[in-house]
Amino acid sequence: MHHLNTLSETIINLIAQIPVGKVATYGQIAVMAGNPRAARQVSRLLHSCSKKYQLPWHRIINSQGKISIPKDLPQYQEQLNRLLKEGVELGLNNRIDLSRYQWQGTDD
DNA sequence: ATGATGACGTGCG
DNA sequence: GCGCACGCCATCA
Repeated sequence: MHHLNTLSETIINLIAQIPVGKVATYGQIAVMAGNPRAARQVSRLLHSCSKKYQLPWHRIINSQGKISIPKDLPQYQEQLNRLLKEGVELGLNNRIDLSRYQWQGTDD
């Protein structure tokens, strides 16, 4: 841990709160953290802090409802498998139905 | 200091 | 619906 600014801490805390079987988008977390322009920081934090804080990184997808990792990378399958195991399914075009699976934040 | 990079987002054609 | 340009910004070379 060491010196995480409040934005990073907030982002990490939010990600950690996403319930099993729900997903959130990068931009959504950024907005909830109070900085709509921090979507890329959410991505960076997933890279750098997922292991350390045991974050449910697989529950973060892009605003299109898709897994952001290129399909030809093994990590794509890993994220997909983790989501499937939680009951999150892909619809047409490998898209996740946000109206059904998106974390609303009010309950957790 | 400068330029490139990226598990992003939005707008437009 | 898809691709592309552009905006954004911490991190890196």
